Order: sequence, then structure tokens, then C-alpha cells
Amino acid sequence: MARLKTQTKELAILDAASRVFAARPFHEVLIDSIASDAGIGKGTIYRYFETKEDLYFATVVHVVEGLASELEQVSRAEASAARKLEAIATLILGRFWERRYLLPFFQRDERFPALEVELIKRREPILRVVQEAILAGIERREFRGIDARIGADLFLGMVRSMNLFHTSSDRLEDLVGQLISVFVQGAGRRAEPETA
Amino acid sequence: MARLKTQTKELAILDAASRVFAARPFHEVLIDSIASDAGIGKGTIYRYFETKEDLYFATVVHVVEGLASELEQVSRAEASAARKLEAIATLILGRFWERRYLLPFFQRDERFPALEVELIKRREPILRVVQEAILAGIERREFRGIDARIGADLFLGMVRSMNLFHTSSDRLEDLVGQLISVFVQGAGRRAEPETA
Amino acid sequence: MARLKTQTKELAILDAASRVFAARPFHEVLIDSIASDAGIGKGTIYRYFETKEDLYFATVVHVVEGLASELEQVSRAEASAARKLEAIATLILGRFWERRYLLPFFQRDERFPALEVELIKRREPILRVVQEAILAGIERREFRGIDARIGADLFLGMVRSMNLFHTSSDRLEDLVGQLISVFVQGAGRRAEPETA
Amino acid sequence: MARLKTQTKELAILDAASRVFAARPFHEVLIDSIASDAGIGKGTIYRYFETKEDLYFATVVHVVEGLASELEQVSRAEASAARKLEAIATLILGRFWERRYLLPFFQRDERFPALEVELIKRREPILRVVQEAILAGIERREFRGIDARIGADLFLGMVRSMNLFHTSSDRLEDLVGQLISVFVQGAGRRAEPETA
DNA sequence: TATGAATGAGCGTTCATTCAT
DNA sequence: CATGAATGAACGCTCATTCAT
Repeated sequence: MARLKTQTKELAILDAASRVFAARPFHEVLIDSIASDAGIGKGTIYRYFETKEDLYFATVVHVVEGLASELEQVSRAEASAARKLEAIATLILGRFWERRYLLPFFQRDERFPALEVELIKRREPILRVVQEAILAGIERREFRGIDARIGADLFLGMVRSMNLFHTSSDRLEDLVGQLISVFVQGAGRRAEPETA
Repeated sequence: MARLKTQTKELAILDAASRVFAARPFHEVLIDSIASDAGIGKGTIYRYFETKEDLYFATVVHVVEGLASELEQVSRAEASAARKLEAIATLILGRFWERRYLLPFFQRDERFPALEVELIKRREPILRVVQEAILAGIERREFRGIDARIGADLFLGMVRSMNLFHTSSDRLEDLVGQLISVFVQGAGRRAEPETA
Repeated sequence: MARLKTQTKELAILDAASRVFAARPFHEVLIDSIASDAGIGKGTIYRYFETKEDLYFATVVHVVEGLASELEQVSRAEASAARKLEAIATLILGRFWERRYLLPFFQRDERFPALEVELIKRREPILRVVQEAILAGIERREFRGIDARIGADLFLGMVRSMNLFHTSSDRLEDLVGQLISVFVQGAGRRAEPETA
Repeated sequence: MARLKTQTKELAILDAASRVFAARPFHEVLIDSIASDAGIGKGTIYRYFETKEDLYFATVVHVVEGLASELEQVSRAEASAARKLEAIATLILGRFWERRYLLPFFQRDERFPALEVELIKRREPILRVVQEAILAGIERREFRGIDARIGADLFLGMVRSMNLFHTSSDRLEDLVGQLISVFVQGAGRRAEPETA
């Protein structure tokens, strides 16, 4: 049970950290804020994480892993590529709708060159789920043969944009609908005329 | 001439600031670095800008305005919507290919809630150029009737992704090609009927 | 038996503390180190000693008393003053040969003005043994009539120097020999008359 | 003149530091205390010294060098060995009569193993002056052939004792007199009887 | 006007002490 | 009684900002 308690407190810290880091950039986050958000003393954080940077890194990993495992459920479902991507976008945006800052977690972060490689590795699972959805779409002849890595980056770039720039009147489903529509059909008109 | 000198020095500071802010997040940038990059004394910066935040804001405005005026050239050219968007993406990525950090300038930045509105207003010109290209495309019946504001956000999100995640082996033209191809035609296959 | 147990644990703490305090200055000693050296929990120390300073003080007293009782044996023995001082130096240096830090215990320590008086009182027994040896020497007309208090301070100062600056190639007996020789005969040559 | 100003401020800091470090052990000295003793802001100290440890080391060097150069004057004077040692003791004790803590500067300080070697090297000049006085005494047949290194350590150990344990009623000259008397003639009686 | 030395508020981190188990 | 997880006061160091020159 001590084990459980420890796990619990570490998780409480990570949850608090993910809330606080989500709201402000690294250097504006005070360890004190995280401690008080977690409802614990500042020193306690240092029982679980050696430095502020370690905590930041652990938080990114925590958040990304949580998201990745949810995304993998989606990925395993039987559905068309478009439906899968729709589910992915909905899930990511739903999770971060009110926390615009955390998304930088999924961006390159050159602040910590030493962690850069590791962060990119952690971003992989999410990128991979998108890539797999695209590849499955290509195999099922729903998608044409685009580069899946670049396609996934483009897709996630659109998701990030929707996260950063949605206004209070925007509805999640609408934005996802537009996003999927552009990603799948493109903005261009069908070339019907040319068949005439 | 004094006027000119002043202008010149202010510009020198803004140029230095745009280089330095482009390389690191706000809080890691030292006023000293900007001063020495500009080849002037640290105190001089405070003759032109009241605080570090003011300088940051002025730098964003400076960079965005420079880019916006270049983009407006593109916008006025006679070309298909796809070509215009291609030129826009090429211009933005070319300008920031080696400076991954500056792009956050075009993102919402909740660090300065007081400046938020102003920053969004400054981002407008760029967004507008993209929106106009899309609207022109719709008018010319090259594009279908998508929401131009959302379409522009999606487009810029893809551009941002290419900026953040390109590797050293990626070539600018290829990435732009893929981006335009996805944005215009989508990832989906043409509807079967037309092959009949 | 509970009494014995308590005594035992208190002694275990004091022994651990004397080892740890001997190795580093007060502020670099962690209560944790003492606890783990004693093989007990950190909280336990606080059952026996109110604060770190109290423990430090008790440790000095403990060490000094242990040394003093050994020195008193020497003092009671029937021997020349020179032999007694030799035995005293040998005993002190032997005990601290490998622990250069504990000797500050025998120095004035202005860190704790409140304890200063008490510490000086605790240092007394050692000083007294040396003083008594000197006084006995004077009485036995082996020594001339020097001030015994100052003489004892000078003697202990030499002992301290040998402790602080001996190198790995120095042998204890040699250093003690030189020390006694200087203290008893001085560095000066015998007065010429005796050569006549 | 800027050069002079800089020198002046650095010296002011070193002087303040030597006062403050002389009064308390390293870990009890606050950078703030040194700054306010020097009458400057805390940050200023960091313009001249990288860390607290660097400042400590520089202070030791500063004090020792100041003392060493004074001592070398003594050393070059034409006088008997006893007179030279008397002058040395008077000079050291006079300088530290009211600052008991600084003497640890001349002791081994295992706190900074990295600096240990360097500190011992800095202590050299002082030790050397004493050694040279002893060697000169031997050559002039005022002293017998004792080991000069050990003799110098013993001598400085006595000086240190006088510094640490003098009381308010002690007079400097008396203590120095006793010290020299013991070091030169020893505590032992002349062996007159045996000449009889 | 331009400079850069000086400043001190502010934050990450440590560790003696407490107290629930 | 014994423990060690939790605590927060305290301090070294940084860096935006000021101001004497």
C-alpha cells in the first residue's frame, strides 16, 4: 500500500504539473504553483523529481503516454481511414480544448537539446497512430499513395491549428468536420468538368 | 538625419532581436545577447523599448509586417489559387527554414494576455493573404466552398508542421509540393465514378 | 533493561555522530548521514536530541569525556613530566590520526555563543591534564616555572598542528618525538657554559 | 581609471569578505552579509566572483598574500632567529587578534578537495618564512638541528593556539614572550646540575 | 546620446524538523 | 517507540532594469 500511496502522490504531482505546464511556458511555471496545485509542499516535489526539468520531461511523457494509449484503442478499431482520423482529431482536441499550452508538448522543443531525442521518441507513438491510419487507408484504397510520415505531420499540424485558434463560438465537431474534409478531399473541386 | 539614425538604430535592434528571439524561447533570451548581436550597449535598447516584453512585441510586429508585405506581393499576382498558396508556403518556409523558433510568433501566445488581442490583430495580415487566396480560388471555381478562415488556419498549421519537423534530408520544394497536394486534392482517392 | 536499551541507542547515535562530525564541518553534516551511520531512522535521533546543535554539543562532550578519562589514567601514572606529555600527545594523535576534523572540538567554536562557555568547560579536563603534567614537572624541578595554562595551550597547539599537517609518510612516533623534544628542550642550543 | 575603480571594488569585496569569513565558518556566511559589509548590492559580488566558493578561495589567497608579503620583510631583516620568530608571531597575532576565525585559513580545509592542493600551496609562503628563520638559526648555531618543516608547523601551531584561546586580560606581548621562550628554550630546566 | 557597472527582486533547490502511521 | 515521507524557511545565484558617467 505504501507503494500505492507513492504511485498516487507521484501521479498527483504529474497531474498538477500537466495542468500548470499546460497553462504557461516552462520558464513561467513556478515549482510553487505546481506544489500548491497538487495541494502539497514544495519540497515534496523534490522527493519525486530531481529538478524542474526532470519534472517537465516526466510530465510530457505522462501526458503523451496517456494520450497514446487512448489513441491506440482508436487505431485498433475497425473503421475507414477517414473515420479513424476523425476519431483521432476528436480525441486530441477534446483532451486539449481548454488547455492550449500543452500542445507544444507535441512540438519540437529545442530548450532541452539533451532531451530533444527523447522527446521526439515520445512523440512517435502519436505520430505512428496517425501514420498507421494513413497507411491502412492507402492499403484499403481509400487514400492515394502519399508519404505517410509527411501526411501525418500535416494532419497533426492542422489539429494543432484548430487547438490554438478556435474561438469560443467554434464547436469541436464542426472544426473536426472541416479538418477531415480538407485532409481527405482537399480544398480543390472535383475535376468533374474534365470528364465531360 | 538624426531621424534616420534613430530609425536605423531601432531597426538594427529589431533585426538583432528577431534573430535572437528566433533561436530561443522568450525567457531564455538575454537582453545582453540582443545588445551584443546588435553591436550596441545594453542600455541603448532601453532608449528605444521600455521593457523586454515591449521589445518582444515590437519584434513580432516587425517580422510579421515584413513577411506580410512580401506575401501581399504574391497575393496580387495573377495566378491560380494553388500556385498562390504554393508561393505563400514557399515564402514562409524559406524565411524560417533555419529558425524553427520564430514561428511561434504566428501562434497564439498566452504569455501576454494584454498583448493577445494586439498579436492576433498582427497575425491577421498573414491569415488574410491566405484567406484571400482561398476565396479567390472559390470564386474562380478552383476550390469548393470551404470556410476560408478555418481553411487558412488549417493551411498555416500544415506550414508550421513542415517548419517544425523537417529533417536535414528534406528538401523545401518537396515538402511544399506534398503540402499543396494534400491541401488541394486531399489524401483521398478520386471518386470511382469518374474512372467508369 | 529498557534503561539499558535507551542508553545503548543514545550511545549508538553519539558514536555515529562522532564519526560523521569528525569527517566534515558542522553544516555539511546531514542528520540523514548520522542516522544511516547509526543504522536507525532519522526521526529516532530527535527522540534523543532536540536539535542538530544539541546533538553536536553532546557529541563533543561525549568525545572529550572519553578522551579525558583515558588521559586521566596517564596523568595518574608515576612518570616524568616529559613521559607524561609524550603519552598524552601519543594518545590524542593516535585517536585522531585519521580524522582531521574532530580536533576543532578542542578549539574555541564561536558558532554557538550560547554553548561557548559550556564548550570551554568541557575542554577543561583535557587542558587540565596537560596543566597538571606541567605543574608536576615544575614541582619535580624537571620544568622551569612557566605559566601552566599558557604552556598547556602551546602544547595542545603543537599537537593540533601535527594532526592537521602530517603527511602520509610521517610516522606518529617521530612527530611525537620532535614535539616533545621542542617542548621540553626548545629549539635553542644549550647554553655555552656547559661546554666549558 | 576604470581599471583603478575595478581594482578598488574588487579589493573592497575581498576586504569585506575577509572580515565576514573571519567571523564565521563558510556555511554560515551569507553572501548578503558580505555585500552589506562592503556596502554594495549582492549582485555586484557576482560580477567579480563566479561563486561563493570562488570568493572564499580568493579571500584566503588575498589574506595570505598580504600577510606573506609583510612576513617576508621580517625575514629579510638582519636579526637573531629568536627575534625573527618573535616578530613573526607578533605580526600574525596582531593581525588576527580580534578575528579568531581567519586562522582556519592557515589550516587544512577539506571542504574543498579541489582547492586543497592550491590552499596548501598558498600556505607555503608563510610556512617558508618560518622555516627559513629556523634554518638561519641553525646555520648561525643559535638553534640545534631540528627538522625545519616540522619545527615550523609546531611554531605555527602554538601561534594558532594563542590566537584561539587568549582571553581579554591577556596581553599580546606577554603571550608572544611565553611562546618564544618555550619554542627556543623549551619548558625543561637547564641541565646545570649535571655540569656540577 | 550611449554605455555597462550596479542593483535586488525573484526562483530553484536543500535539509532540519515534524508527525501520521 | 520508531520511522521516513512531508514540509517550508532559507540561501545562492540570475538577469531585467536603472543611472552615473
